[in-house]
Amino acid sequence: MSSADTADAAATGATEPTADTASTGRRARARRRTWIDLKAAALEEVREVGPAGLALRSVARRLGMSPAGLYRYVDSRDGLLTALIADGFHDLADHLEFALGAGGEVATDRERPAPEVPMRAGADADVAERLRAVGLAYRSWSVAHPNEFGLLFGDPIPGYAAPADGPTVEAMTRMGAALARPLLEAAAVGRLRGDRVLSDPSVAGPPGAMDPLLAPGIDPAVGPLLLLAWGRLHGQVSLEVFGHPHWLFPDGCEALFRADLERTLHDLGLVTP
Amino acid sequence: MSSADTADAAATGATEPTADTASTGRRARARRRTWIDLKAAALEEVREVGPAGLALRSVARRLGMSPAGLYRYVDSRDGLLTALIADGFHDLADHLEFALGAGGEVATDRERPAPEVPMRAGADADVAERLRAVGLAYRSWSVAHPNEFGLLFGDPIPGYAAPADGPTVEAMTRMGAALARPLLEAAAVGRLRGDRVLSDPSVAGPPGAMDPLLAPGIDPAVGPLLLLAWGRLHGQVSLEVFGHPHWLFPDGCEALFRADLERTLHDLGLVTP
DNA sequence: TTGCGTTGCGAACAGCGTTCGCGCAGGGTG
DNA sequence: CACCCTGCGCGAACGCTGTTCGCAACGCAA
Repeated sequence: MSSADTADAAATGATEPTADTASTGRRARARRRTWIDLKAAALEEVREVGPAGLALRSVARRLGMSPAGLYRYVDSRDGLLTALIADGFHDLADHLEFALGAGGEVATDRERPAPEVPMRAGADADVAERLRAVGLAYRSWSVAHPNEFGLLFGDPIPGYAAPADGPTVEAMTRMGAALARPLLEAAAVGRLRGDRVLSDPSVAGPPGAMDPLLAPGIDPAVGPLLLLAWGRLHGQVSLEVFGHPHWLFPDGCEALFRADLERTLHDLGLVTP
Repeated sequence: MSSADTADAAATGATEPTADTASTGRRARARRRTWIDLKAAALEEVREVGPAGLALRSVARRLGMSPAGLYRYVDSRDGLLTALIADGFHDLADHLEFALGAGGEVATDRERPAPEVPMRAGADADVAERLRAVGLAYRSWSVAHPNEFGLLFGDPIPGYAAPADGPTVEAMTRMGAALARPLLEAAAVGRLRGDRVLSDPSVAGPPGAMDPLLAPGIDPAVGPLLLLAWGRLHGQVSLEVFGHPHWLFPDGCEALFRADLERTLHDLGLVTP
């Protein structure tokens, strides 16, 4: 069954323990433990040398294992990167949800049951503050983890396309949902206005295109607005993290980011003047 | 002198012909020719497999050369990538300057003397159209050359920092200048307003920080505005090129980009209402 | 205890970037 | 014309990488 297991996990990029194996045995616990250690070591490596520099043999040395031994847990280097990408999106999603006020501590191990941040319908003025908070969290996580940011948003792995139902896009969807929540809340109470920024209504995407990602039955006009806001945040952060304006505009990155975020709040009708 | 030549060129990453060598000999012409062919082959490789997948041996096979032979022209793989980055920025700058109305055809070989687009002071209403044009050119070049976009703006080469006076930042400066020109023109005629987007004037960077990049004596307030506008363009393009919203918002990318660009024109005071 | 499935390892293969030393051929100088 | 010298290209080699294969040892259930 080992080969079939590996073939199944090829889509996810990591060989998880099979379901029929008792997940409670001492064996299974040890396997989970080394799988977590493996990802931790690989993440440390990525933090030090970047995604392109990750070497399986180096990870194996860190763990005191043989290079071949890693292949009991990983089906290829790209598979390991894929697992790290999924974890990275989950980590970013954790920070965004924490900033949204989910309360509690951010889970430090990656065995997460998706805390399901509740939707806040009331408190109109609060929605701007929530979008501010999630935007600033997006930036702070990114500048604090530049190599992971590059892993998530930099050059995609050549020739690799994430399976639509894989853990990568599931984790990215969770992050996108956290990013979108303030906008969805604002739209729910009718405070989101798209006419300022989308004068041409033809920009609206196909209705229901984003449904599976966020919530069913959302206003199809909120999708473009979300993408627009995300693009604005992401542009500033991307330029900053990859160091392009750093040699050109040393210390004003955060202030500039705040200013653009504030203007975006205005453009979306979430602040009064 | 060959070793000294290589050591000198280590900063630039490519072994250009020395100046004392007669640049007119048949030898020198052959060398320039193979150097151009080498970069063309490497660029083709980058277009196919991405920056991370570029292999010197594969480039050598393309040229019918030995892998070791390449080292007469290149001092390392990262050096070749650096040369390609510089060329990429020049190519992007060409497209931006062409969109700015420099007229004429875009030079196809990389032996360029920086055509020096003239500054247009008059024609107030024209400045919005020029910023529109350069923004759309930024996007069209990027989506047409996704792997080169990743080369220029994706994960930086691990452990590599471009020398401040190297050809890389010179080429990037040229691109930045083209991107900035409409804003500088608008500022010159007093049509650029920063109060809408920068309510807090403390965002202004250190005066003169961007002087060497653009033109001496520019208004220090235009720097943050330029970076803000660039960030907005770049965010949309980066998300689109790296495929993040593609599976989520299939065909509206260009329309959304235009809408955000239009709103940016409004935020900068370049369109009337 | 017996047997099976899982786990790790050593060895090996192909491919990579990079270095070294050699031979050859072109070009400037007597 | 003959000379030497410089630059060019190559073959071989080293150490590194990802990946595969077969074998030995171990946990666990029957």
